[in-house]
Amino acid sequence: MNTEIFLYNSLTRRKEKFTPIQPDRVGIYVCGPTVYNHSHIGHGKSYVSFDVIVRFLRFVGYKVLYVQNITDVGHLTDNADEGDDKIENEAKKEKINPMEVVETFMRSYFDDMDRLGIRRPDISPRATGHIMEQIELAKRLVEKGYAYVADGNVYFNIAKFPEYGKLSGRKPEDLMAGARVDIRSEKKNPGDFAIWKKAEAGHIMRWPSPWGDGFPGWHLECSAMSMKYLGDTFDIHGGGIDNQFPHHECEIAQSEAASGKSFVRYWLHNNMVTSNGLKMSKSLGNFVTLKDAFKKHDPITLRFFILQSHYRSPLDYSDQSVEGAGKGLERLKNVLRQLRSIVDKSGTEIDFDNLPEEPVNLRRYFSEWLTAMSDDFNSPSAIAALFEMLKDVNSLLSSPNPMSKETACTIISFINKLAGEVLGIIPSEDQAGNRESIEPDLVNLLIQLRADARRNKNFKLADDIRSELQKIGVIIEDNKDGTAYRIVR
RNA sequence: GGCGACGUACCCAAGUGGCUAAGGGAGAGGUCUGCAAAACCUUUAUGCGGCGGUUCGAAUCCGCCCGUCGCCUCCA
Repeated sequence: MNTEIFLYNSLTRRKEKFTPIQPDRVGIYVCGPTVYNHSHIGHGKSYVSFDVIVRFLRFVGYKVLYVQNITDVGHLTDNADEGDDKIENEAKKEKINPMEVVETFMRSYFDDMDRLGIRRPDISPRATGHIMEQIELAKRLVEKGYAYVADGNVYFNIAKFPEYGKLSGRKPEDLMAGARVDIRSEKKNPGDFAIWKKAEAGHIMRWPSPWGDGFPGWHLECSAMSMKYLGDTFDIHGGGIDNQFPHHECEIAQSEAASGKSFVRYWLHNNMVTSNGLKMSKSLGNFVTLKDAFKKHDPITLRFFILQSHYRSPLDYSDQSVEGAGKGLERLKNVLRQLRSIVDKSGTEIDFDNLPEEPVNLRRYFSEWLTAMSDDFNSPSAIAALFEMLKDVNSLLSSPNPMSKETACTIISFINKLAGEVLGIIPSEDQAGNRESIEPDLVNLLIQLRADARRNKNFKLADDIRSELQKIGVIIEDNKDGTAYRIVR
């Protein structure tokens, strides 16, 4: 597909035309979770956003390699390279091995992401699986004079890297002027950050290194693993805006100092999920886990809710807002269901370069959708284009002229592709049907009985059947072609 | 204190110089219906936090003010 994509690059603070290093390939790295706890809605927003970005890049024809790490060591509880390792901390609390903590919450993470309809990254490298690469990187930085050893710790010397601060727009002097108090006197500059940490006695997660037993600093893994799988310079690096500083700034410093090359061409940062206007975060304790949210809301509805705002805008989470989104999404599902009742087969190929303008102007709506998505992945605007199309389709469906099977089929494919395959906001075909179940037959039997009752003007019985079915989540609707049902829950 | 972002209808939310300010939810009226539901039609911001300025023209650019948030310390 011939389309130009523009994206907002945090590094230049402007929208830029996207030009990958290789014409048809895109390498993208997104900072993954630290797996010491269940994921919350903020994680959901971040990974849904990047999932859609990757899906869209693939849709327009790029071969994408998507790498997203799992942090399972080195992430400390406190500021300025102090405090305990978060994983180890949790392990001690539960009296289990740190790797059990990792395994538990990594599975939990993938399970939540699967439910949100997020396609798994192509590579999910773990920090503990790349200790060698991290030590090699640290060694190179020491050899080149960018890092120094102090009491078994290795620190990056930010004074040796004049570009430190270029991503976040900060100067080391400003940082020092802040309230931050540095207690590590062994650092040459207060802003120096740990690449490798010495393991004190009693520290469980430890690996031998040229500087003694220790473990990698948090920032190091992303540099080591992204460059290993995507090369010294790659196209896109994504993550939460809260990681822009210091995490991503440190990644740039380490990577560029080591390789002597430019690290990342486009930096993408998603904004935060707030709750009552305040950032949802583990440390504030005001977060809603995805597992809890799923008890109230359908995961795909949550995904739709997330995509109804732009990835760079903050999103305030409330049950009321998600429910509103859910009703909107129902409209999309209703249309699909009606179309499917016209034809039972679907999934025909559709030529996006040659779309019909009649009876529904798919050419125009696709153009609007594509323009929105190409403009810094503007999913809310793209969704608006789809809803405008729905209005036309519904108009046609409620008009006396029936829609041809061919038209219905084309529209189904259109929706499946744009709303399903790219945005991921409608359940896939196999989830929607093909279920080995007697449930449809049973419901249809009840609908038949109710039809008989209605014919005999026994509306009491007919209404009872309808309301009892509703109680167990089956909604009955009488249309002019008969009675349809849908399942809500 | 430093850096950055945002403030659009009852709610959510696009739009960043120029036709009538997208879309969703909610509300109101109507059509259809045994009644519902769904759907359709009509409708709800001479207005985009406030005040100035630039311009033929601004929600959109500039300045000031008010308010909210993020980062500067772990967080997607």
